Amino acid sequence: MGIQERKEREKVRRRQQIMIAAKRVFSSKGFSKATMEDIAKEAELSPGTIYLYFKNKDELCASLSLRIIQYLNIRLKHVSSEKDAKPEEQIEALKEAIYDVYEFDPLMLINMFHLQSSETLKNLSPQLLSDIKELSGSSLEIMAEIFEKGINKGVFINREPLSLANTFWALFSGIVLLGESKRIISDNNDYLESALKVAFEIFNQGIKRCTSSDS
Amino acid sequence: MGIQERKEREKVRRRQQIMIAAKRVFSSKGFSKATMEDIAKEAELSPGTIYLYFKNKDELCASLSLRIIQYLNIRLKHVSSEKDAKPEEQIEALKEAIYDVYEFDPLMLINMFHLQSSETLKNLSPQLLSDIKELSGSSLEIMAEIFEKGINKGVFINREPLSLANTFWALFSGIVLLGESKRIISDNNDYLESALKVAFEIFNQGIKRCTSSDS
Amino acid sequence: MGIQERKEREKVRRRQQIMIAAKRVFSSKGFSKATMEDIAKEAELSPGTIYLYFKNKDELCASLSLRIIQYLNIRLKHVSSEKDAKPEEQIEALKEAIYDVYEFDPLMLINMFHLQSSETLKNLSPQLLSDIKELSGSSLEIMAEIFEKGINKGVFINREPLSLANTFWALFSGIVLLGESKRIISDNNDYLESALKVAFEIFNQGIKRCTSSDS
Amino acid sequence: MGIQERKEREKVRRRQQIMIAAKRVFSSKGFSKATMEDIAKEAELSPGTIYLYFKNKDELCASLSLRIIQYLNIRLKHVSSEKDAKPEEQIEALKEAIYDVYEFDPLMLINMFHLQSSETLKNLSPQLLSDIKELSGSSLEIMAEIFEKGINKGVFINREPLSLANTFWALFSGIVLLGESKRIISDNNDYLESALKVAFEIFNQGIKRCTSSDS
DNA sequence: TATGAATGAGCATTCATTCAT
DNA sequence: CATGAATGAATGCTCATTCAT
Repeated sequence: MGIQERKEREKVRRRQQIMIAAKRVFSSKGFSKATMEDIAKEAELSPGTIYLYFKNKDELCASLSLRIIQYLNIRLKHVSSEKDAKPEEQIEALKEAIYDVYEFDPLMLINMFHLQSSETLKNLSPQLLSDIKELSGSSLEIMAEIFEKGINKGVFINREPLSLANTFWALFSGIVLLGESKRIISDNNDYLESALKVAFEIFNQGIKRCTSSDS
Repeated sequence: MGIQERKEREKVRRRQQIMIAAKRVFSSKGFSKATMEDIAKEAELSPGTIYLYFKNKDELCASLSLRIIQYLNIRLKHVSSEKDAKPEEQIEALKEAIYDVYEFDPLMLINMFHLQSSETLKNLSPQLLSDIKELSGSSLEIMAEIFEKGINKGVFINREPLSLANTFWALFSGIVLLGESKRIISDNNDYLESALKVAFEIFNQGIKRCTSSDS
Repeated sequence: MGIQERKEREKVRRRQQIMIAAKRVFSSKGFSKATMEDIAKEAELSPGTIYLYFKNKDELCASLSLRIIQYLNIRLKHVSSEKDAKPEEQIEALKEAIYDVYEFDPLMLINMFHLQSSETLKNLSPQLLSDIKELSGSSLEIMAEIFEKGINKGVFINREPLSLANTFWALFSGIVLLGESKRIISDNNDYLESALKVAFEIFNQGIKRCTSSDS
Repeated sequence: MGIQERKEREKVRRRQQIMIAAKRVFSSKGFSKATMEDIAKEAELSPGTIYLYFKNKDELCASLSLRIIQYLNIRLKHVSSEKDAKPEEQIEALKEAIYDVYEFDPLMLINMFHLQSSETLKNLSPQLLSDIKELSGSSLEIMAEIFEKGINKGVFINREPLSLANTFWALFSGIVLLGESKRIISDNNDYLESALKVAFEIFNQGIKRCTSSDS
């Protein structure tokens, strides 16, 4: 039993070792220019070994995405569980959580983007694919719950909570996306933080129930 | 001179013919799965001919991005030139313009994303690269001007106009990005339109100067 | 028209050039040890070029088989067309024809054997597969016709002609098969000719309608 | 000594266990598509263990061939030892013996065929190679003896006995070979039995000393 | 200019084999 | 003896790019 367990743990450690290496290589070379050999070298393993832990390159990439979404999900659940917090405070916590996720891996969105090609999706194991679907859905739902609370308390405008969650998430994604492109095209590295701040202020303002005179 | 000119025009026409074909192929297969032969066939040309008009595959892709930004720029300039319009009307026109751009090529953002890989950027000619930088900057500035007008007239909140423009653009990009992923992961095809509507409503609300009691 | 034709001819020539090279390489290394690069080198072409003319390695191999069967078919048709010949003479011609085929390519049977793996068959284009089926069937039928004539004239025993054809063909195949193995395992190189002679004598004797005692 | 012996016996058992598993896997997947891991799984062993009993994959395959030939040899010796039987009866017993061998493992000939590649042969241990040579030779000799008896008794035609044996064996091999290919190419599964029957009738007829007319 | 056949470097993936445990 | 994780060389195949015509 103890041996079984140790082996299982060792296996998980290896997967992580590979994923960390892959993250580094994808970050520096981009997904398509990164070769499995690059990743193997970075992980100080042989190419064959990677295939013991991941079905193929696409699945390795998707596993990275999944890991990010898992992390996001955990953070969101934590935010949602703080029942006593005021809606405004929860939104604030939400922002912080998402920002942490971004810092945990700025390539998150780029990786998630590689799921776009239906050819890529076909290569994924059904298990992995459904995990990704489920967790993505779950994350949005948790965000929606937070907004719902605010609506019920009369703090936020009366809108479909899921729509607010979508907008919130899209705004964040968009800022990060734009940040990436500014970083590369315009060599502008410190755009992100201030842009996020402004964006979220506008969002906050936009969902707040103005206590008088507004359409 | 006349001959020179005719030749030049012919050359431009060919470039467009190729770019249209490339757009179609990239749309249906994704950038990395699309081959130069696919594009050549779609353009009813031979692969070699494409290289007479584009240095390489990356440059062809970047040219597509450039084309989109050019189109966006033209539309934005047009909106900006309507000096008599009220700020709210101009924002509305802005939304329509951007939405048109999106409809002109939904893959725009995805294509622009392919500029992320620094390896890809190295392959671009300096000319093309600086064109892209300049036009992107110009587009944001035009949007900023529109917001500035609204601020000056006391209709919008008092914020750095470029920040508002960034947020506006990011929100739009994020919604489209999210839409792509929903379309693929969740088989949800009609998310986009309603999501955009809600998102822009929130944005509108967020930048509007509430006439009384709120921060 | 002339250009089209010349190109078509050039294409056929290339295919042959590759098939000849492949035959040589398969002969000396065996199918599975032979690499596409080996074949490319032998053909003085690059690996990529081979794939312009053959879908994959399996299809290249199968094309070799098809070529043999085509040659066999032509020879058999020729034998069958000699309407005036006596049955015994036709059998004799048959033997010669088959022997020529063998000399044309001793690996024939070995190649045909590679069609055994159903995985291999799945890789073949339907066209190629049906060609092989059809020609194989046709060859046996032609042989059957020849035997039928002999039966009708009362020279051969009264047996289902297709069975005689099968036996004739199997006997030949078996001898060649055995010859190959003797050549390799026993370093016995001159087995084949005499073995074929004896085998066919026995066959002849076996199908002849004995009218009286003979040695 | 007793322990030594037990160990030896255990070793032999293991070899057989592996060979049985290998036979199954080769049968269902073909030699080249079958992996050592497939075989290990089928044998409920680990890949490494197989290498304790067989030098490499080629040698494992060759051992299978050897095993078939051994089985054939035993059956042939048994037939040959029935000194009192008439030649015709012995031929009949011969046919049955060979047919049993075929049923014991239809892939026999296909396996034996894999010895064709000289590259494969180079990988075999000299011991194994000479075993195969010797047993093959011995089998043919035993068959030859049986035919010799028939010739001496004036029942069979006066021919080099080894040639008759070769022809007999080749006919059998050819029919099986043809059967395999029909099974695969033409989806014709019940060809074999009737084809063997006809073939052997013709052979019988062919080697019999005709004393007078018959059908 | 246009062609498209040819190229050949490049890569994902496999699998026989080894060896530390 | 047995294991099975790790290896890494080997290979089929792709496709951006070139160049003789």
